Amino acid sequence: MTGNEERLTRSFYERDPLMVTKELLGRYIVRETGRGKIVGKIVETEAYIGPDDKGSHTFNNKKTKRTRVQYQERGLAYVFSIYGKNFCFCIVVGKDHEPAAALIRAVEPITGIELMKKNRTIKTGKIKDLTNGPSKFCQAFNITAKDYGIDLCGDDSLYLTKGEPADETSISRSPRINIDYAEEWKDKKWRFYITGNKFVSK
DNA sequence: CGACCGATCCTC
DNA sequence: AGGATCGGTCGT
Repeated sequence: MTGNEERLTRSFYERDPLMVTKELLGRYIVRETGRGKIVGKIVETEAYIGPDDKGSHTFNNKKTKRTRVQYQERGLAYVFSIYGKNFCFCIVVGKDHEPAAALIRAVEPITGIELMKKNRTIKTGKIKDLTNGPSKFCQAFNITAKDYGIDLCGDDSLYLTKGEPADETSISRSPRINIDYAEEWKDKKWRFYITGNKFVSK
């Protein structure tokens, strides 16, 4: 495996949410399984920043069973279900205990491609389709509700490493996807991706 | 307790 | 372009 294998520490996540979300690009996310290791390079992220952001689940400091982890320690996993069968994976980020999350929208498969194929329901031969969307990535890495709230700085089965941080010059940004309800907040360019990387979602 | 709906995926 | 699908959320 290429890339720096040191873990990202909690202090990495305890900073400005937009900065952290951008600097997640190029980092590696690792899932240890009984059958081996699954590794992906993060190539697309989005920032959701309560309490002002109408696109965020924590808009207006909304506290529910689902969002409670966003008010806890930085570096925890915020996993939620969407459209019945699908999950999305975020990392709790930001200063103090202000609610904010960085959504992982796509990764580039690095290690364990056969395991990813096995985990995905769709059996396409194309590597590109394994992880190029937030819920496709969760499927490939077997991330489900059971992973809600786990500490990515301390857990042995799911964590992030320093990897190959993306150059500032290779990063693009755009409005976030599928938040038409967010009114004036939907146009904020809080989606970050590695320019030209073919594993970015469509 | 019931109604609504989504940080999406997949097939048509 | 449209259907699937179900837990979280909220109003009653």
